[in-house]
Amino acid sequence: MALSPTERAIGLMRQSYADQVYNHIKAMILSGNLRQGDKIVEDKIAKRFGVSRTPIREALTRLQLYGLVHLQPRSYAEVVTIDASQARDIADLRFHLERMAFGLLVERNDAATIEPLQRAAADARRALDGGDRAGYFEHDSTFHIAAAEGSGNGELALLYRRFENKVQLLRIAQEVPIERLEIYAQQHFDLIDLVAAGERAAVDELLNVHIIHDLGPRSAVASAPGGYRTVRDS
Amino acid sequence: MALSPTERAIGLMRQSYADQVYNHIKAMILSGNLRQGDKIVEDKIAKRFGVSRTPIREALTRLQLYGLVHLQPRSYAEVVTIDASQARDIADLRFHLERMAFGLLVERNDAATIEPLQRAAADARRALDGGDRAGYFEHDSTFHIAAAEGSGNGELALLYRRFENKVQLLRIAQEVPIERLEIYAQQHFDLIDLVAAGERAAVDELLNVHIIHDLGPRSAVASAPGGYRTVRDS
DNA sequence: CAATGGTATATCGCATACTATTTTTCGGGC
DNA sequence: GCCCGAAAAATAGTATGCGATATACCATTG
Repeated sequence: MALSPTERAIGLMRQSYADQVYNHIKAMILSGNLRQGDKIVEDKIAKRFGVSRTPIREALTRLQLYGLVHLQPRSYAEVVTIDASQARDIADLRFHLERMAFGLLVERNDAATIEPLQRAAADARRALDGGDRAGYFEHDSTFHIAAAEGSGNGELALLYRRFENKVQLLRIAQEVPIERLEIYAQQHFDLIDLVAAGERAAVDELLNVHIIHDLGPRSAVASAPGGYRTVRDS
Repeated sequence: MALSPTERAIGLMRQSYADQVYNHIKAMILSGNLRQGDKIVEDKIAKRFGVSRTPIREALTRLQLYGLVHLQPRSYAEVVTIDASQARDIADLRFHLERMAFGLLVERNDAATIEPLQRAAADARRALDGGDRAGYFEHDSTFHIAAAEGSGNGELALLYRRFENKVQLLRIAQEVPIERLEIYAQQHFDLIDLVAAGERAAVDELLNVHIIHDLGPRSAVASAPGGYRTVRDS
């Protein structure tokens, strides 16, 4: 964790300790290395990283505000636990945020904007083919964040990037079977096609399927029987 | 700021210093006491409140994550400044979040859930009649937060409560003329009526008018000429 | 054996002090 | 008068220590 003399000399300390610790703990949580409900003790982490508790506390504060850890006053912190009801709420909220993002993408109708989505979708597919589950989740996340960023609404992008942490935590915890991930990977490409084709209603419909899936839909859009429409169908 | 010996003895320290400082600075910003771009120096605030920098830093970290202050590494912090483009983005995002909230309210169709909105709308009208501009903004905020909370989606409520800080900052900064506030105050009641009547499309339309107003609409819903429909019209 | 209370331990909240970086100030050269 | 650089001041980042509180453990009692 500590910087080498060379790094110090050149001035490579871009990130504060607090930043580095934040990123590290977040990665531990989002990789499943730290599980829901796991105890987090400031002093232990401080010793592990070789820094004092001060930057640790700042990192934990941020993680709390991003909804990844629960800070109990005067007691220890825990990785948040998300129950089934919250999971539905998160999926529902996510659907509405993404519908906004993809709606703006359709309006923009700009190939360059969609390019990052293309790349993420391809990366996700590759990871899945290679049996790299964690890698798939990473690129899945990237895909949807790219949509929010491509929307052109900076506030939406900001909000979504934060919110997405919780989504990623859920992805890890839910242990979705690999066959379902295959479906999701394909849906990413279908989404891109529908956006490019300007099929706004179909995009909404597919997004709903993609996001709400089997959580017990609360906000299903009206959908035709027999699955969602793809560009090929139209 | 410091607790009295009695409070200490009885153990009444509910809020940490960081909490208290957070609330106080937030109130200063949202009341216009601290303006956009104003410099915030940890040491000055610490001395002003009679506490050390440690809880101040924690409060500022939270304010940053809520989008109210901008923390420049190794330099001082500032109250965020929101330009016209960001303002449009915020309004647009807000519209989509509120559309989700009000949509769920319509689905629930529960009088008890709407009651807090009634109260907030009435309070806002009263404040306006009394010439209490700040009070109006406060109740306006309460109205929309009540909608998010009444949606039944806890995650939406959480997200919206945080996001709303920025909205409130905008309300203060924009110096909307009083006649326009009169219109907004009335629209709150109209929204409630439309929700109670289950007029979902009309709710969307009015929400768009209410939120996007004259910022230059990016996400206008299709609307009939001659203003929005109210319950009375139908 | 369960419930209660008390003590010990774990852990956090905050204050203080020090260090590193950035910003400002100010004097000299052009 | 203006630009540049160096010294000075301002400011945030981090370490450490103490005190306060919550948690866990154990004994005592009904």
